[in-house]
Parts: sequence; C-alpha cells; structure tokens
Amino acid sequence: MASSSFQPIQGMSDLTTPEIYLWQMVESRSRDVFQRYGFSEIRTPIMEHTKVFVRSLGETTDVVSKEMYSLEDRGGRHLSLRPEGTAGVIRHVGGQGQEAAELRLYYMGPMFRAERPQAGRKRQFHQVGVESLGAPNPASDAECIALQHHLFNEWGLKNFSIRLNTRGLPEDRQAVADGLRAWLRPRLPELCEDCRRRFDLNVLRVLDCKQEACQVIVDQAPPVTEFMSEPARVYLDEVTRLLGKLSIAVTRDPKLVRGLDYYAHTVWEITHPALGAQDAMAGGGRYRVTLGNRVIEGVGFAAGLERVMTALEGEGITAQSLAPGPNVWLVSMGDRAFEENLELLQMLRRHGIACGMDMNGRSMKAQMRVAGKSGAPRVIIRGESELENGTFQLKDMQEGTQEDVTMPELMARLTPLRVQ
RNA sequence: GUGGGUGUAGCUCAGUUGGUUAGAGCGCCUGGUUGUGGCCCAGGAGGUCGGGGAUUCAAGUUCCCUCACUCACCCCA
Repeated sequence: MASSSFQPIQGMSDLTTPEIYLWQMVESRSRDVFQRYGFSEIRTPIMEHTKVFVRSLGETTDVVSKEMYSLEDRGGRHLSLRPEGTAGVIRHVGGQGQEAAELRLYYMGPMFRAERPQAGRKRQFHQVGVESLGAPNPASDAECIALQHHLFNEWGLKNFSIRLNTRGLPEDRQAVADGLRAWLRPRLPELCEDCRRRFDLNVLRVLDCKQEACQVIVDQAPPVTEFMSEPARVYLDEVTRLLGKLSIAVTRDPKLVRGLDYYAHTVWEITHPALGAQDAMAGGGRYRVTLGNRVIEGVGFAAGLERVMTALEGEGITAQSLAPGPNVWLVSMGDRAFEENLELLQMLRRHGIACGMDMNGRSMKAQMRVAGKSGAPRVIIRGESELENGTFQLKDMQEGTQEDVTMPELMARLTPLRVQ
C-alpha cells in the first residue's frame, strides 16, 4: 500500500478519471441550466476573514464553533477556509454598498469542514449552489426550488424527494423554542440522553433525532408552524401553492430542521435513497443577514456534489458510461510509416478528430490490441505498401471490415466522427 | 471529539491450530512464424503482507503502539 507520504490529507481526495467524467457532466449541465434561469457565476475566495462566516452562520452553530479550518496569517489576521458558499456571497453583496436589485448568482467549488469523514462526508467537499438576492417573496422561493428540481432532472436524477418546512421569522424563533419545550417537558424522561441535552441547547434538534423512541414521541408533537406568527404560516402556504402550480412535488415536513442561523422562512432539503445515513443531497432556504445597518435577504440552495455522485451511480449513471474515447487510432508498420502517421495524427486533430497512436514502438499486433482497448471505432493502418500507393487502410473495429482509401476518401469518412 | 469494521500484487480478495522460495481471479507485458484487436492457449513482470516495536528457534498469522481507509454517532451538503 501507498505510504502516507503519497496520500492526500485525511478526508480529501484526488478526483481523476473515470469519476471525473461524472463531475464534468454535472458541472457543464449546471452551467446550461443556470444560464436559462438568468443566473451568472461568482467565484469567491476559498479563504475569508473568520468573522465573515461567524456573522452569517451564527457563532454557536457547530459549523463555525468546531468544524472550520482556521488559521492566523503572518499579519495576525484570523482566516478560515470556507465551510459553505453563502457567507462569501453575502460578504460580496454587502460590499456593493447599494441595494442589490435582483442579483442572481451561482457558484461551484470546494468547501472545507473539519469533521470525521464518512459516507458522503469529506473534509474537502464540493458544492454547487445559487443565491437569489433581493426578491423577498414566495415566488422567488418557489422559483429557486423549481430551478433545483430542473437541475437535478438535467443531471439525470429521478428518485429524489423534496421536504419543505419553514423556520419562521427571526422573531418567531423564541416562541417556537418555548412552545416546543413546553410540550416536550412532561415527556423528557422518555427521551434519549442526546435529546435531553438538545432540549436545553437546541430543542429543534429533538425533532430529527434518529432514535426510534424519540421519533414516536415527536411524531405526536404539534407542527412547529403552530407556534409561529401568521405571516410565517401564510408565506409557507403560498410557497407550497406556487410549487403545486409548477407541478413540483414536495412534502411538507414540520420536523425538518436546518442548522444555520441565517435561515428565515422557507427551508427545504432534498434526499436520495442511494445515500445511506447522510441522505441529504442538497439543502436550501431563505435567509436574512444583518450587516451593520443593512439587511441582506435572499434565497438559495447548495447541493453536495460527492453525494450527488453517489445518487447518480445509484440510478445507474456511471462515470464509465460518460468516458470519452478517441474516434480513431493510428497503427504503423515500420519507422517511415510511424513518422508519416505522426504527421497524420496532428492533421486529424486539427480537424477536430480525437485520435491516438502508440508511441512505444510496439509490434503491430500489440498496437492493434491497444487500438481495441482504446474503444476507437475506426483504425487507420499504414505500412510500406500504403506509403507506396499513397492510400490508407481504414478499419471498422465494430464490423471487422477494412477498406483501402485515398486521402480525400479518408477525410470524408472521418469528418462525421468529429467531436463538437 | 466518541465508537465499530478493515489494511496481503495495479484491482477484488484467499491464506488452515505461527513452520520451507506468500497464492488465485481480473488487469498488465510478451509470444502462438510473413502486415490486423476482441475469444482461446502458453509464458512473464509485479508484493520489505500499511508502518514501528515485542514474544518466539520461527510471525502475513499472537500482543502492544501508530498511521490510513471505512461505517456510524454528534452535526451537516
């Protein structure tokens, strides 16, 4: 096995062939979809002042309190690797110093969280996400969910489900916590140890406890919306209604909890059955962040690409099936033919044909073996007699047939194979 | 941070109660006579058994430490 000096950092990995084809497919189709919805790309730095994350995500959230990669630079500045994408975008928008009118941005790239790795959880992971700023109304939330639904379909996913809930307005938060505590207090002895701890620290978390015993109790609890103000309930109903109009199937789930402090109103999560314990493939919600005397409002989502890849494979979409191969393979007999083929190789490539040939001076038999493995549908064979006649043997690897062609004929047969 | 599982060839794994030069399948390379792949046949390369220490005449096999991978918890995408 490789010694540790050849391994990347724990929880971080090299992404290469063949999986990379799945990543490239997801990335390029994402750009297509985002363009159709009028979103443009933003690439924020991977590192920010630590306070950028603290002020957006909340000081007490686990993500900032114990999962950030933080360091102090030589100037004594406190910096952190970004654990998610929204905070950087909010920083960017806040810096504009003006009301951001209908700003629609998307991003994709690596995020970092110092957690223990497990299925669907890496320390360097990747997200693609969007932020729709400055349109604080239910239609905007519904559009965002519709975009995400469209995006997933475009990637090839079918079996995902969308769970929808509301976090309520920031001013509802205390009422929700109080209401839930009041209901749970008499049942406290029946809850698991973790939940008794959560009861004080973060009651909402009791709702999504994985212990069966806790679930039985929590299932009887009143929905969180019951503790919220009228506007919060109306907002959620309106989002739900609009999604119905757009034929996007969602499940209202009053037990859905999302952990970051910036959420206000709508929150949702998308799960996929192929995922295992960490079955959330993507999450999103409406948020409200106060920066000085400005309030930045937006709605957005992020999808975890490592989890998306697992889901795609679960639905039979494999990296192997997306791997591009050469259109043509060149086989040479003898040094002269080799050099002629080297020239032909370049010429064909300039014409947009993906082609390759053996560079190791191997026997013809070996070259044919490599040609077969390359998956190229056509092979060009040249030896002394072809050089003599100025022709090419063009072989169809599928059929096993072969014909002797001239240069113009060769080009006419190969042009349809061009990539792009 | 806590707990379980696993580390033997490029990959997937066998390796009996510790005992001679560590195996298989797949992959890779070379051949099976003149210039033709896939199938078949033959041969070959490739491993300090994750690393370190201990016990023993003898350790892939036992014990301790360490590193990594993996799954789960906390929490999140």
